Amino acid sequence: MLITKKNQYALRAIFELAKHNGQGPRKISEIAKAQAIPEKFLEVILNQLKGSGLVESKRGFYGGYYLIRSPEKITVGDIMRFLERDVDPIGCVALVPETNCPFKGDCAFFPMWNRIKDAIFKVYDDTTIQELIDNESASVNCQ
Amino acid sequence: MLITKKNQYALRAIFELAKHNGQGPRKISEIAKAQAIPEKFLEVILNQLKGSGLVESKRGFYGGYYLIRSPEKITVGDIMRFLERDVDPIGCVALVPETNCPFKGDCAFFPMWNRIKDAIFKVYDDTTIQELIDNESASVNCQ
DNA sequence: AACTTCCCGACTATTAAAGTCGACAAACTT
DNA sequence: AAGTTTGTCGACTTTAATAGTCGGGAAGTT
Repeated sequence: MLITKKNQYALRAIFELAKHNGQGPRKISEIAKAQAIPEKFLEVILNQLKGSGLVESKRGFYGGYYLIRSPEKITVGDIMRFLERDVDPIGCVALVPETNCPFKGDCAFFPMWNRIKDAIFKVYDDTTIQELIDNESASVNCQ
Repeated sequence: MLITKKNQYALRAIFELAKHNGQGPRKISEIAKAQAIPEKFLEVILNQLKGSGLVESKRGFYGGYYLIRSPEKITVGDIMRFLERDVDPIGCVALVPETNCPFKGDCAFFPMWNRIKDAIFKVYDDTTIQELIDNESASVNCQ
């Protein structure tokens, strides 16, 4: 029961871009350092995120990644929904990875998994990247 | 982003016991067959569940497992919380498995993960095993 | 005593996630 | 134009957790 590191990294990467929004492209290496993400892995992730319509990139000396939508208009839900494409198509609800469920059409748990999914996405959809920035060090925290 | 099979099996096992509550012990092999769970694996799971105070077992010919709390008083939350002991102690919120998080005390995402966790457990705690039984074939379902 | 069922520790298998490598392509600098 | 910087891309390796198995033993039942 978890959020994958990849998804966490993706969120953090966009968060980092948002913090420096409007200051021109930000290099993978900078993002990686700032957000404690393995650089080569981040490369893969950011590249994938280009498909989401949230970020764009530029090569060369002054190259890097930048947002193409403003942080107030990007929700965590936008990002998670995009990433889930990898995981989703299979399971009942995308939360429960059941390839060929033996209970098709008569699963007592299905409605609950759906409610869980909805509850999660309600939070995701209600959280913008800008909010995360605004509340950053106003938070009580990990351990 | 998922619910482990083990947890799903645990839920189904208790669900199955609940369906036959009051009819004496139910054998591992019966539960396994009814709920499409690998028998040997189920052995491990049920044995572990004895620690939860929800089930008890009996050996010998008329042996098997049975509930020691009535299905209306068992919530999905009770079960999930118990199982999570394996996973939890480490991560920030038990949802996010971060052993030694580089953002301790200053994690912009922490409050959101907490809200997610709360949202999930609100559903879990609000769902009793008896309800699952009652709504069983009243449900629209998987694929 | 014979049989059935749970018990339990150790073991193996499988899979997804996590992370890496190296050659290449675009953009800028001088 | 040459050289440097940075993103691109596909294939690959590693890791760790989950999933599942085995076989002998212990407790009941008849």
